[in-house]
Amino acid sequence: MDEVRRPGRPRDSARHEAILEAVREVLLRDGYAGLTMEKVAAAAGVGKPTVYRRWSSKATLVADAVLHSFLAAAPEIAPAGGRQQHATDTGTSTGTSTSTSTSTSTSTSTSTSHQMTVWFRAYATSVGDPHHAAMILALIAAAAESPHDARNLYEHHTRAQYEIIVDCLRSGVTSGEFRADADLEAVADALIGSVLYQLLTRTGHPPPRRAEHLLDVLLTGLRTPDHRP
Amino acid sequence: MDEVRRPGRPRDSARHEAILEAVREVLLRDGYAGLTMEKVAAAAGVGKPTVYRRWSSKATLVADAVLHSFLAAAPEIAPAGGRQQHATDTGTSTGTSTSTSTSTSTSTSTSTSHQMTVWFRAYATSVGDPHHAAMILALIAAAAESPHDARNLYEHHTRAQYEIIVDCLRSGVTSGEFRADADLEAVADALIGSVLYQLLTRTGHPPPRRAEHLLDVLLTGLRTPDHRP
Amino acid sequence: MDEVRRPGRPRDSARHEAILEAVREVLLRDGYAGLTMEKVAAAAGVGKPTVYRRWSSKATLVADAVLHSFLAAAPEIAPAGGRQQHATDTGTSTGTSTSTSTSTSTSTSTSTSHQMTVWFRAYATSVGDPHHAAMILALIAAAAESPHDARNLYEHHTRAQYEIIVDCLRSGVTSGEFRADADLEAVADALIGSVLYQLLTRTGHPPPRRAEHLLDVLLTGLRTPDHRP
Amino acid sequence: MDEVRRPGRPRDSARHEAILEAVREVLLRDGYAGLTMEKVAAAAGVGKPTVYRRWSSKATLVADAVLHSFLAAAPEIAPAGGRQQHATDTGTSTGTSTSTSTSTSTSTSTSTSHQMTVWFRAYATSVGDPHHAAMILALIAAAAESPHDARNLYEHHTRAQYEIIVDCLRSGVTSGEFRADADLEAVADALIGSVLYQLLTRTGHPPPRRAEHLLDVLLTGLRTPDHRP
DNA sequence: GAGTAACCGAGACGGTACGTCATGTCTTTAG
DNA sequence: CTAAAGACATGACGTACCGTCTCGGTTACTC
Repeated sequence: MDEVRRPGRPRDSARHEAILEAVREVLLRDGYAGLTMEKVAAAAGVGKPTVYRRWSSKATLVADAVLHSFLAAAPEIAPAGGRQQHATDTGTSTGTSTSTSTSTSTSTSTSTSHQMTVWFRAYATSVGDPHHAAMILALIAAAAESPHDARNLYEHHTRAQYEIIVDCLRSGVTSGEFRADADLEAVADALIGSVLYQLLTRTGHPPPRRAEHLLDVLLTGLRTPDHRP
Repeated sequence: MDEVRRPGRPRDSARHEAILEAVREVLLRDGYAGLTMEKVAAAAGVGKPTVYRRWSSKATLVADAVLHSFLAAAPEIAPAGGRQQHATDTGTSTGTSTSTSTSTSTSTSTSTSHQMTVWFRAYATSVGDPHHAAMILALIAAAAESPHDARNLYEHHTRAQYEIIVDCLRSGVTSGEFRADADLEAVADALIGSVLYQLLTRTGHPPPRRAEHLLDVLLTGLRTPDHRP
Repeated sequence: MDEVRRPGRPRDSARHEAILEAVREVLLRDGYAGLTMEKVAAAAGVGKPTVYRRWSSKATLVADAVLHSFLAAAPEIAPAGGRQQHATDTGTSTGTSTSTSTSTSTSTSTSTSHQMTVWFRAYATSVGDPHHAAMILALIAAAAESPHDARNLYEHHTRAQYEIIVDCLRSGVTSGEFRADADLEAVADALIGSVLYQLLTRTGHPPPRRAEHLLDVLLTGLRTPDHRP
Repeated sequence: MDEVRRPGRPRDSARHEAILEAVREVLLRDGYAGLTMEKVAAAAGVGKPTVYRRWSSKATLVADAVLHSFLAAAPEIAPAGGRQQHATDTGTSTGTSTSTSTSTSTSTSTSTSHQMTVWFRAYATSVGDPHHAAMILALIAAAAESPHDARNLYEHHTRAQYEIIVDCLRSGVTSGEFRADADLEAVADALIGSVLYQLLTRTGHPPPRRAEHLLDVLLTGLRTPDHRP
């Protein structure tokens, strides 16, 4: 907020984006192992110190590049609604959620499952895209290679999205659609982890409709008895 | 099958194990990123060519080392029974499996859920061990870094264990405990993926009892209506 | 001529001399065969790339090191006079150069022979010194090992000295002391070649006074009849 | 002479020549620096230990290979006559060597210079041949690289030829053609050294007729006054 | 508008590790 | 005991990157 004005020539923000773009370019071509700071600098038309001045390690650089592009585009495929709506939804969804639902309540009674389905399908599809797959694999590699560096970044950058998912699930609980005692974060971990695991072990050959099938089991397990089919 | 005797001095199998042991030693000390072929060779008391003669890349070497130690020890924590029993179980589990399933009942009606619970708790605990965590992170790093190399190894080496889990689940279907239409592999992916995702993002600070909570939801989602509590 | 300033950090000229000095040090200790780029880099307190950045091969490096030290010091033992004087000598030496050449005479009649004698004795003595012998053997090894590399360097660096010798002989021709039809370069080759051949085949055990004896025959063969004793 | 019959399988003498031939083949293709024991063994269709069993170092192996081929063929270009004749010549050549020469004496009075000329021209020509040049360069490289190894070999293998030349010159002294006080070995060194020096510095571009020109000066310098033109 | 301070590109620097090759020894099977 | 084959420990090869530094030069704030 205070943003101290330091003396001297300010950093050129155009370089910033050029470097991140170069990272994504190299990542697609050579993968995480094949990415070097020198290649990135060269591809960005920038000197090495300019890169190091802004990112102290390959892991943080890659994390930034991936999260600012892929995940910055990903919110669009976050569960419809998310945080903001959840507040308003709270009041409307009564415990019973039977037939006496208003025009909006009918939608909410099923909408959480539906929202999750829509979101997860989009998420899984997105991860299936080779470009995105390369980005996520890079992120995984960065995290796995240097757990210390990556812990911060991972949590720091992905927390927002993660919480959107959990909030979405929570709105299902509030509406009575889901069991109140369910561990929603466990479900979120399973959803994301499942996709990442498939990415690691079956890149390029994802089993069809696996995402829907998993959701089917999970949502059934989450639902309160009177919401089950 | 008859193992043709090739000319020349045969490879010293003692080196093989020495190298794999050295990999695990270095992995624990320095992590995947800090592991170099030179360190491994030195730690194993072996020349670099002896390493390269057997493993062409860091990824395959690490994968072998991890899978031959951790996962060779892991089968002990596979779901009790597994393949063999699944055949015998088939006959015993009648569709009825009435309501009289007490806590001590050895009946099949709860055994699959129970087996899964026992296994998954052991699995999650095992992954929580720092030694094992380091090994698995290395495996993930290897797979993420060079998808091509790792795909073969991953699938090749982990398929057996993976199928044991799926078989266990399938015996639950056969016994009528689980829904026949469930995608068991999706469930297996979610279980394993969930643990790996937590390992990546929360190493050292695993949320307590998350594993049980996930299983709770999944098993509930899997059960046939008359098996639900 | 104006030395274009190239971009980037300029090369540190101190490293240059440090490396050449290291080469000479290693050469004395281990000989040409025992000299490795790694030893040189280590002895110079320098990274290997810094060596390779300046010299692409062991042969060129050794040639530079030897020629910039030994031969840079050697001009002092070039035939007294050399190029510059040769022009002035021309006028002084009259064709007659009568019989009155005593031992102390500064006359031109004996000066060329004398100059050659003084130079060649010094040259042979210099080559007899173990330090110099090691340097020259290294130069020979470099030249013999990679004829292509060495041709350039050899010709490039030794041409100056070689021509001083030939010029000295030529002044003897001009003064009438030597036959006009003699192949002076053949004589220079024989003088140098003779010493090198002895170095190769009798290192450490040079036959005494061989240099004088050779010169005796060669100068006699060069002299015009009325200059012969 | 005694040739103790040792137990076990005797060495296959065919390998010996195969290895030497392989050395020459590799030497022509890759030069001395590019010759390795492994290449030689492979080219000879032989195991490395078989090579090491017979030659303990690259230098000795190369020396043997070169001297047993090139120099074994070279004696044919030794000065006609050589040792044997020198004994018979002794008696015939009287000190005066004036006009009172017999039918054979006229021939001997000039034949030494002639013999030397014929030999040296052949020698220089032979060294000009690329195959021979490569061999001799290899020999020089071996000698320069490891003076210790090479001293023995050089002296050991080339002494015979060297003495033939000196003997030839000595017969010129005996016949009165050459000065009695000349250092014949100095002359031999100059002849051989001159050729080697040119080989080192001007491979492929030998100055024409340099050999004759050198001999001209040397023989003139060697001749007794009444033999001079 | 002159300082000044941080930026920029380029690239040299001391290092570390790479993956390959050659060394000379040793071990195996075969003759 | 020799032979071919080839594994072995060792160590140098020449290259690629690392992360830091030093250049000449630029750009923007501050006096």
